[in-house]
Amino acid sequence: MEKGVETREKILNAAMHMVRENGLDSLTIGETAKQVGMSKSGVFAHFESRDELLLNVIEFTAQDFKVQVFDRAMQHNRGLERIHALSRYWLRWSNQPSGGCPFMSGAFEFDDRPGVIRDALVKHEKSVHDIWERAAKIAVEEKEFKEDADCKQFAYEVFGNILSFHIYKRLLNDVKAGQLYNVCFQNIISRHLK
Amino acid sequence: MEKGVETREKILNAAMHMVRENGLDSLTIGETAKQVGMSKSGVFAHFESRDELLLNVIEFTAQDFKVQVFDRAMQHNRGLERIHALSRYWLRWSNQPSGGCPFMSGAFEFDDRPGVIRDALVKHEKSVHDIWERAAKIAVEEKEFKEDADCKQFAYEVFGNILSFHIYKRLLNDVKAGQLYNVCFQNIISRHLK
DNA sequence: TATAAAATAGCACGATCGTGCTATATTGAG
DNA sequence: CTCAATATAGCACGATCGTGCTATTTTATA
Repeated sequence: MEKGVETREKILNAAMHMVRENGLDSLTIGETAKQVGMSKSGVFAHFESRDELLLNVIEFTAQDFKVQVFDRAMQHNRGLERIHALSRYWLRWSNQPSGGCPFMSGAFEFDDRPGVIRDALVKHEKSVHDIWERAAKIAVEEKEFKEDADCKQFAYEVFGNILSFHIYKRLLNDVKAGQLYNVCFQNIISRHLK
Repeated sequence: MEKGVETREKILNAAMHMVRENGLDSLTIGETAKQVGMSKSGVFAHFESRDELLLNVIEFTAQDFKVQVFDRAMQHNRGLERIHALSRYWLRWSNQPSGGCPFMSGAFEFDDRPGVIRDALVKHEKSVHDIWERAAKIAVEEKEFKEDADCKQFAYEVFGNILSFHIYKRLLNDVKAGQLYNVCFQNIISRHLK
């Protein structure tokens, strides 16, 4: 019962990388097996269906996001400093050379397709929104943001900034993508400052 | 040679609707054939490959965008009025109940996958960016925007706003999505006003 | 209306998909 | 070391994929 969890981890890790490159939809049991060097049924035995595999990959990726982005940001001081940390870590995580953010592509792929995959994506996108909304609320408490700052609006706009950055950076290869992101980010923050 | 273009149109129209619902990647010759009630090879004969079909669907959709969004906005007065028209028409087009915007999902699906499909998407995303940048420049000429307004930054931020709106509206079903969009849009514009 | 041209269908191919079932190989507990 | 439990492989299944090739049907022209 130890070897099991180890290869399971190996499978999920490989699947995560594949999903980051080609999107959730393109994940295949056969191709995953090939990547980790096992048989199709060997991989299948760990997950009772393709959907279950996909769900586990999503969970696995979300955990990676938590460790790489959220947990690290939490080690920074409350308020503005943490907000900037979140921005840095998030940008780095969702823009790794090995592949983009599967939640972004997934969100657009599955927005019209009801089912367990969509539900899982909704859950995680909501949690990302909440992270930013809470970070803003803390900035209000710390009296760095205005008392009447609209924290939901803040989260919404930060989210849009990340999405736009992704398009300009990864699709359009715009060399100014980083600059566009920073200016936008600063604009959003400025509007909420005390 | 007349029947040909007619069914060709019928095929592309059906394919566009399918692509809007399930994303570019999920488009299949067989399923397309089923939708229009012909044989697989009947559909195939019109396009020499699946990629060619996909390319034509993209072009067809882009043309629809041009008619429904760009051309209509161009009938409005130069400057701010046209910018607001663009926003309205674009929002409506990319948020039809029948399905979302294939360029958005496609952009995230194909950002890491070199090839003709990606190239086509880059071309159209660039043209969308240009539409907004030019609209902003016109607003500068009309002396509604500041002389030193950063029109590229304007386009970048408007783009992010649309993307974020899509997630909040279509995926999260957030009832405040429209309001979040409007506030953000107004914020962006305000910063560029004279 | 006859006939060449164009459009569509039918069928076959190898590949891959998800998913069962059965057998073998590997592991960990006594 | 033994042996039950677990993990993995092998194989088969129907379905669907993209793509050829060959008929047949439909269209437009002379």
